Order: sequence, then C-alpha cells, then structure tokens
Amino acid sequence: MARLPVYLRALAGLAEGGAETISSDALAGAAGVNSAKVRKDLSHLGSYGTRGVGYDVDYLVHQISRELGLTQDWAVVIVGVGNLGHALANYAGFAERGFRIAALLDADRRRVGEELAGAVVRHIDELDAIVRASRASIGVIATPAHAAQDVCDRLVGAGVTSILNFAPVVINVPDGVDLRKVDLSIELQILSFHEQRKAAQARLRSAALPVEPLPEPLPLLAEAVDR
Amino acid sequence: MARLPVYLRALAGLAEGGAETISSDALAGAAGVNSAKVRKDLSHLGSYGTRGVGYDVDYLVHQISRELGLTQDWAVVIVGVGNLGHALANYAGFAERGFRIAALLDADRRRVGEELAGAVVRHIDELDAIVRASRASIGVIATPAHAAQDVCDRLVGAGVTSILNFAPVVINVPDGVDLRKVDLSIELQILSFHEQRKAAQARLRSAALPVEPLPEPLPLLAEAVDR
DNA sequence: GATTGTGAAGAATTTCACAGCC
DNA sequence: GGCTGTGAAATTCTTCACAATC
Repeated sequence: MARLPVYLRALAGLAEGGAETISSDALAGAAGVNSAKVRKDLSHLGSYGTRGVGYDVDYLVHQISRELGLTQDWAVVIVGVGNLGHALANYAGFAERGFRIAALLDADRRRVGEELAGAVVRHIDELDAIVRASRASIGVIATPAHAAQDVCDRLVGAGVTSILNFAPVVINVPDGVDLRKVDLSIELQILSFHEQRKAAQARLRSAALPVEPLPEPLPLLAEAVDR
Repeated sequence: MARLPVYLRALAGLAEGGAETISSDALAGAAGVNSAKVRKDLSHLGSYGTRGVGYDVDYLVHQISRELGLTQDWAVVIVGVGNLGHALANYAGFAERGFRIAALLDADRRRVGEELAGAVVRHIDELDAIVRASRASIGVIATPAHAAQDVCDRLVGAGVTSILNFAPVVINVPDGVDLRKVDLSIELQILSFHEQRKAAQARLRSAALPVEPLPEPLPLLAEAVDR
C-alpha cells in the first residue's frame, strides 16, 4: 500500500481546486497510475465510493489518513543537523501530516542550542533520555555515513521502532524494527541507467537509418551519438 | 534493475574489508535480499561468477558500473539552493559516481554568486543557456512545490531528459523524459503505517492474553496500548 | 450514462531446487 | 564441498472486462 500517500498528495491538489467528488479515473490520472489499480487499492481499505458518481474527496482523505495512521501524532527524532537535517526540520509537510519533531540532536557541541523549526538542538548524548521521555517511535538519521549504524543502534536501544535513514550506507536493524532508506545517489544511478539506454537507442536508430536524412537536424540525437 | 545500485553500495563496503571474491549468499546478506535474486540479477547482466568460488569483487563493481552508465560522466543541474540544495551539492557520493554538477541555479538573486561545492550559484533565468552549453541531461529539482512544474518544463525545454524531483508535488513530464521523485513525507507516512500496525498488533496480543501475566512488564507494549 | 467493485486473465517478479562446474 | 546459473513453480502485482449500482 505504498501508493496511498501518493493518492493523498494527489487528492490534496484536487481538493484545493474545490472538487467534492472524484472518479477513480481522474485520481489515477493525477497520481500517474491505472484506474483499475486505484479502485482495487481503495476497495481494499474498505472505503466506499458511489457507482456512477465517484469518491467523496473529504471522506477519502480521511479514510486514507486513518489507514496510514496519520490521524494521530507521531513523535519524531532527527539526528544530524547538517544541511539535510535543516531541510528536514523545516519541511512543512512534516508537521502537516502529524509528525511532531520531538528533538533535534547533533554530535557537534557548537550546534547545540541552535533553534530550528521551533525546536532546540541538543547533544546526542541525551538521545536515550530524550527518546524515552518523548516516547518517540520514529527516528530520522541524517548523519554522515560513518555515524549512522551507531546512531541507529542507540535509537533502537532507546525504544524507536521505525528508522528513516538518509546516510549513504547499509545499516542493520533487529527484527521488529522497520527501516526505510532514502539514497540520493541510488536515485541518480537509476536515472543514469535510463539515460544510458536512451543514448544507446538513439545510436541504434541512427545506425538503422543511415541514408534517410532527418527532416531537421536534431541536436539531441546528435549529442547522444557523440558520447 | 533498481537493485544494482544497492549491490554496488554493499560491494563498496565489502571491498573496504579487503574481500577479493564474494558469494551470492554473502552479497544477498549485505544487500538485504534473497541470494537467488542476486544470482538472477547478476546473470542477467552477463557477468560471470565462478562456481564454487563466487564473484570477483572488483570485476563485479566494474560490470555493474558499466551497466548503470557510471563509467561516463553525467552533467547535473541542481535547481533550488535552499537547505536541500546545499545538502545535495555537498553530497560526496555525487561526484564519486561520476555525477558532475554543471550548475546550481536559484530564483533568489541574493543567493546568486554564492560558491558551493566548487560551483557558483547562478540565476534561474540562465537555465536554458546553461543547460544547453553544458549538455546536462539530468536535472534535480529542489525548489518549493509551487515552482517545481515550471522549473521542470524549463529543464525539459532546454534538453534535460531525466528529472529527479524533491519538491513535494506531483509533476508531469512528456514522453521520453524519465522522472523520479524523492518524497520525504511519503517515506514517513509509510513508516507511520507500519507503526500503526505494530500498535494494533500489540493491542491484539495483550487482549488475547488477558489473564496470563507477562514475565516482566514490557514498557513498549504498555505504551502502545495507551495510545 | 457514468462509475464502482471485483472475479478472472495476464504479466512480472520472486523463490525453489538442482544440474553443472570448480 | 561450495557455489553459480537457470528452468520450473509459486507468488505477487497489474490489467481487463463487465455485472451491479447510482
């Protein structure tokens, strides 16, 4: 059900436009998927649409939010207050969806005391006490790679059961703890792969049609061949 | 083949440890997947292991890099030099994998001229000229949501064929352009979903065993029930 | 007439399990 | 004995297509 957040985002955009109801087809278009998939996903969470009409936007938003557990607040601890940590702390979608920043932690004492997004940066030695006191269950790791596993262990030791890791390293968690990672470099590598395939296809196409001149010189194709 | 970058990362960690060869089983462990999957993925790209021995680490790294198009440099344009843009520009894995920052762009003239990760921030009005001159094929959008679609259109118009979007909004690209998105809020929502399920399960478990006292009071279970 | 909900078909992915090789 | 490469089986995911409903 990794698509529910995408639907939620699409619905937010549509609700702004004043729409009261929406068809699976329209939602599919906004979310970039097939309409049958939307219907199956939504039917799966028991939410009822109305045949001939569609889904009530507000009701649907509520249903999806409930399914995702967004109707309650989650306390989040962010470890690492570098550029990425700043970006995360200031990210508006955070608070909007019920994610409350319980603490910002950093190993650098020069950063301790800095105020950021309504919270004060504290030293990482306080991690255990802060996590326990705030009952935070979600930890975000925005530290350098070499610190990530240690921070993760400490978070888990303090009771965190969901980790979102931004450090570019594979980390391990015990059973029962959920781990997700966001890896900027992996995303770029996937794009690189597709770029390369596009270039290879352009090469093939131009090789397959060596005689027929293109109507206009297409600079992009030419560039791809040059590489 | 979205798993190849993960293998690459796992291999990097293992190569540091001085391993010369690696079995599909060990690589699977490090990458967090099934070993048959590793073998099938690797056989698919024609790379040969040695039965009874495993895969040569260096050779494998080279093969995967080639498959992903990482043996060549890609020029990348980053639009939006807020906290996230800074984090991206300073991200080391970037340059390491052959992604060269061709330009940093921002709409805020106060940011223009700032030096960052070896590049100078320039005004977004120069986007078209810069993209064409640098032949950048990958664009990274790190702007606020409201600017993302416009920036995307401009990038595509200037010849960019792969977009990595960090803005929390659904954007559209024409056919032939690859789009990937990284959405911090979506990742958190997925964690929230799992947290909620864990809490629900804890509730069920404690309801199913109302009489039998737990050997020791488990604070985490108790908390989950409280919610 | 429009649109949902859903069985059934189809496609893709994952896993098993083992022959073949070092 | 250890490990790869890969058909075949199993599973999961996606799409089709249409009866049911408003």
